[in-house]
Amino acid sequence: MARLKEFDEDRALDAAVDCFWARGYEATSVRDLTDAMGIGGASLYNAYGDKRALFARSLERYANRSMRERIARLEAAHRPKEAIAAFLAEIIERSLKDRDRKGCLLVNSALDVAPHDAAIGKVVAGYLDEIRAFFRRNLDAAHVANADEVSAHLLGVLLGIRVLARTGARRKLLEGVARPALALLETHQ
Amino acid sequence: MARLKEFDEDRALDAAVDCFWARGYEATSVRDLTDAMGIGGASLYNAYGDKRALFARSLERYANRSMRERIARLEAAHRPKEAIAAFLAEIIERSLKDRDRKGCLLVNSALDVAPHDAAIGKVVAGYLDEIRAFFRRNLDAAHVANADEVSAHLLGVLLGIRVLARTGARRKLLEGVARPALALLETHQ
DNA sequence: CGGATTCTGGAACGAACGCTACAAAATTCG
DNA sequence: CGAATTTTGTAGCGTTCGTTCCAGAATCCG
Repeated sequence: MARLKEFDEDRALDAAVDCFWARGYEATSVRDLTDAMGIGGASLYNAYGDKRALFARSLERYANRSMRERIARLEAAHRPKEAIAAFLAEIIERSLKDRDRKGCLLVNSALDVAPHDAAIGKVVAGYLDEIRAFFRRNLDAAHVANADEVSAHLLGVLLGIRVLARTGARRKLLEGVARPALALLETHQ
Repeated sequence: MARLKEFDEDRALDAAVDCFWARGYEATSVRDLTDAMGIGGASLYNAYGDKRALFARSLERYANRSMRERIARLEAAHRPKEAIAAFLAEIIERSLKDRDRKGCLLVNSALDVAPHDAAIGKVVAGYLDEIRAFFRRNLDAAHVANADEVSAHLLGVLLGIRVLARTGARRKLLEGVARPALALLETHQ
């Protein structure tokens, strides 16, 4: 063996997530990252490869800690229809509380880097499809009609809320976006 | 008077729009712009100010030529409900034909630059609200119930479609997002 | 302890960034 | 034709970019 790392890789990765989340991929410099992560440039390249690889790791960590955690938590605590409603409500609350309008790293990446990087684009599309699958699963369980289309619709509504939130939309607008979608949950087979 | 410009300002502006549209604000360099516009750097700074001012002009031109043109054209050619349906259908068709996934400059800017630039953020929010007003106007004319919320909902759905299109979504998904929203047009007062 | 291996800070790389300075070229007016 | 004014190409400004190199520090195995 040899010398041990002096920093916690996961903790540093969390700092990298915050950087990419707040500023986007292009606008985040390697120096921004090393400063926030509290490590030197050599350590960053030694531990993660390069900026792009670090971004891919950050994306994965964000998906695990934000999206998948939320899905698991809501699905465990609520019945199907309530889980969907709670998901949208939680996103709206977080968006309104989000003073610096970071939005969602997945959505930001979908517009920022996905179109210019096929590999990362596929990863992002896969994460978004996990959200759609969550909707689909719970729509089926609640015997909602047209679950296939409605799950796509709910994903679209979610993404729309995220975009509007980044332009500083108010609560009334965001809830207006969501409410007609929630009404669909009452259309049973 | 003095020496005349050797280039067409509007034509050059169209080239700038294409650059920002395809690559985003940060990822577009001044050299990318001068190359695409066919002018030297001095001419660019002389005619438009700086990169940010050129972006603001590009945004305005895009809004006039893409969004407002579409709204005026569809509103002139269709009855209210058909105008809304045609708007969504046209966005889906364009998104599917858009091989390099440029999406919509307004939506891209809403995530890319709006959160980091308050002035441009307000401009983008204003353009998005013009789209919502188009929905609202036509919902009212068609006596659709809950026009206020439904107009917000349609805007959200539109933005969601734009985001999904940038990750390479297929026709079935995009139409699935739109269809439940279109069904709302049949809920009369 | 000594050799092997890995991690770290600091300096520096070439390239690209947004932008400006400057002088030559082009135009209008007297 | 000049004087005045604006546009143009070129060159270069200082800064920052992502990345690499390297010597030294730290750790494990024998």
